[in-house]
Amino acid sequence: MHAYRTHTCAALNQSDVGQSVRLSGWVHNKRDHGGVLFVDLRDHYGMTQIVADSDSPALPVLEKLKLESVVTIDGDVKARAPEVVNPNLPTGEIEVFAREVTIQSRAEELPLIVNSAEDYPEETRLKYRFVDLRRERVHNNIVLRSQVISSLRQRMIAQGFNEFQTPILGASSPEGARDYLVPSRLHPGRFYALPQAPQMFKQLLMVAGFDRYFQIAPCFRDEDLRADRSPEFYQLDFEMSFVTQEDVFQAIEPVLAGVFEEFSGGKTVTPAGEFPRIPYKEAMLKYGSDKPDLRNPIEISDVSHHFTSSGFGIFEKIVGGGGVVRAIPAPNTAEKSRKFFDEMNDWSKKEGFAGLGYVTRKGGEFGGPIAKNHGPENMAKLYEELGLGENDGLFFAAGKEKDAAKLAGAARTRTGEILELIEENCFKFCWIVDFPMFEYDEDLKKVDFSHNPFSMPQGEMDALENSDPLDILAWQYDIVCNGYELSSGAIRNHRPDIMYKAFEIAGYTQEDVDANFSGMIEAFKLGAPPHGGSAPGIDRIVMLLADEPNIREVIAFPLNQRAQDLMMGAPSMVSARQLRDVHIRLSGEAVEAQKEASTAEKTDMNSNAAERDGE
RNA sequence: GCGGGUGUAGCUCAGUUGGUUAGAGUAUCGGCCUGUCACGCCGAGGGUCGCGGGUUCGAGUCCCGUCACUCGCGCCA
Repeated sequence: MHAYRTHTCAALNQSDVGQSVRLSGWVHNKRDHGGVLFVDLRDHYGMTQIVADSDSPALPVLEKLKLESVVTIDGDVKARAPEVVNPNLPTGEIEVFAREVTIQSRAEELPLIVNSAEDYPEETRLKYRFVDLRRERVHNNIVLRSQVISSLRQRMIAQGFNEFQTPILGASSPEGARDYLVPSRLHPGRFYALPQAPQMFKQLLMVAGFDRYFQIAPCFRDEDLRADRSPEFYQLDFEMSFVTQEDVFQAIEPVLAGVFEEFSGGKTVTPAGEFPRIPYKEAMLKYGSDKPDLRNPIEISDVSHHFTSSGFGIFEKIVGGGGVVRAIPAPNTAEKSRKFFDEMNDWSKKEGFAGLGYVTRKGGEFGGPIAKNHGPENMAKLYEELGLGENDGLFFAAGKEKDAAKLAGAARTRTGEILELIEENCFKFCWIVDFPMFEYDEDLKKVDFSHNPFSMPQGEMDALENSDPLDILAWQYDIVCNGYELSSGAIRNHRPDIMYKAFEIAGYTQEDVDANFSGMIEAFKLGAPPHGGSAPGIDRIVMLLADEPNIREVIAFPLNQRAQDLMMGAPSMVSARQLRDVHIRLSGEAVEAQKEASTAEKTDMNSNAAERDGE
């Protein structure tokens, strides 16, 4: 007989009755009736009820054992009487009568309870993540993640993509996010940077002639966190040679749609080949965002032209000064109180916006200060143009175009949520395309790249030479699903002459480009195929499929919101010797911070030890 | 860096207008219990009310500061 088990805890059923078996697992729960004891024995696969009565030598042992201890049970499979069958358990028709028990590992008192759905503070969960990961929901999330990654791999390989690894210790490059740096021991004063993405390497793989590359690529960005943003994350990074934007779309849509259909649990998914393509400019107008949630039916309209002359002076002034007015419908809000509209305005101010105007409409009757000043006839005209009904309210976001669009977008989301208009049980994909190549940087008072400097401008050299830079679009595209940016990609600029020209427009000389991107420029001078790709974020994909609001719920060992590993204690202090090795001397400020942290930690550890010792 | 929320027993939470010894559930420990599956019943231990100031006869409660966690803004091509 195997040392630990003949079956897993999900394996036994009616057909095994009468067998002698050996099971191993965690003591998930106990129900002690004095003369008879029930133990739910749990492993990765499932749960089996163990029974011991006064005839069994296992009874006194199991009685004393704390939950989450690990045991091996020798026993006999018995059919449960019909009235005590548990229909909620796959093994619910049987139970194992324990003849013997071996304690493999004795658990002490637990910081969190595995057999409960109760929510624990994230701090506790992360500190004891190995316990937290035993809990059903997170355990399932991590398994789902594994399955999603496996499916993505298979789908990419089936399409002729080859998986390659790229370096983790790379060179820092000036643009983009803040790098995580690794000091070099062999080269005093020099640093490696962890990849923000294997961008350059995948392009170089195309130059090297590999044609179709992908990788489940770890990426690192030293920026502040969000619910959907971790400093280390994974992308399905891919790149293809001799392709147009259309080819990239056709390659990745079936992969994403396929994976979502496979794991969505019955939710509908935008079919491959039918992802809507929304130009950036249209997205900013209609949704006030470059990552619109298409489950929300509300669409924003520009109504500036209605207010060029209006009794409502504020809007007239804004439009006269080059600003815009955007309208966000609030359908069927005739029954909503004034409080609803006022609270939206309060909310917008709290969010740091200028404020949200509104018009109410009840049975065709307009209400609110804007309607009063603008006049009912003018309002009716506006409503007709927007196709709004007799009981639809309307919010207004006014100001500089960028600010108004952003406010309108936030208001659209909030209105959709409050009015419960967000369609459930679906994944709605879209492409955002035609991103502008350049934008005017108000702070630096100059034209700069608006996205990725290595994207090919639409119209290529001709556009760069003959168009207003701010009108030039890029072959740059995002995939968005339910309001989350899943992926960013581009057809790359593989032509050194066009590259130099693009950088020139953004105010960089040829020397600047050579100094910072020499590797890639050199490569492009030695025979480079046209190429492009993208990189869907795996954590976000799993987060959506697991229906979790937070990326940490689908990462086995996530960093917390301040980028710390509460379990292992990263980032940690290192010895003076280690610092010497890598030629690093700490600033006075850093030493001071260390001292403070050190004192705090010692106190903390002492108190923990005292608790354990029962003081 | 800025703003919001939270912080009371190991854990989840309650705690009235500022007023006696800060409560409940759960976990832990002890006792009882032969069909439970969130088993049940009886009992016990367990508190720096995040921390530091202040106001007050009196602060978990009010004020100021600070820390931690979290959500958002900035940031993230």
